[in-house]
Amino acid sequence: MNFSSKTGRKMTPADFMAQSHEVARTLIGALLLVDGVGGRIVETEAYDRLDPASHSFSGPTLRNQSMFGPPGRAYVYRSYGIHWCLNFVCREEGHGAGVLIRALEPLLGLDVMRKRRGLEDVRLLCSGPGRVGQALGITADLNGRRLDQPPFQVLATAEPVPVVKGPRIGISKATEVHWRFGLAGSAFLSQRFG
DNA sequence: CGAACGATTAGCT
DNA sequence: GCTAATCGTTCGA
Repeated sequence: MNFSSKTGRKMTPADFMAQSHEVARTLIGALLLVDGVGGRIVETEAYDRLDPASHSFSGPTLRNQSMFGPPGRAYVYRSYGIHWCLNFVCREEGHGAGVLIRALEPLLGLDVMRKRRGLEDVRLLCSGPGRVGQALGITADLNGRRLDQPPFQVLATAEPVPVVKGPRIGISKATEVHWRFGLAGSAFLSQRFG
């Protein structure tokens, strides 16, 4: 296998026991695979229990219950009735914090992702949270699943990478909170950073 | 029970 | 840049 970035050790639940914005920054450059398909994480956003823009802000509900479960697991939700979006649950159990995976640099399983997405352009395979969900085959049955067990693989970056940050995308509340993180200069971001 | 609203995307002007 | 698509969740009456 030819990774274009160096891959580090497997991430465990302990890696997710931290503030969501710290985890979101740490995840930039990590490798994310689902059944061997995926790539390097180049864009994330953090959401927190005390954050009006977060699904967890108003407390546990049927939809967000995995956000209040153990860290190091997936929180999957349906967006706009159309898209599946993937989050990594973090901080301590019961807190309701998570990190939205917004974009990947596609590295493995390109043909699978092209078929699922119905297009060729690598730049459009995983450049957006809904696109990531479609390309990786994310569905509700991955909700609450551990990130350190199949079908997930999450490997931390071996070396530090340059990270940029800015306001989160597509929200109407807490727009002043700069909890969107990206790999500096990446061609695979969903949008440019201001 | 009805209505409004999304942590979005694709397609068209 | 603008808007339709599409449906589960949330909130007010």
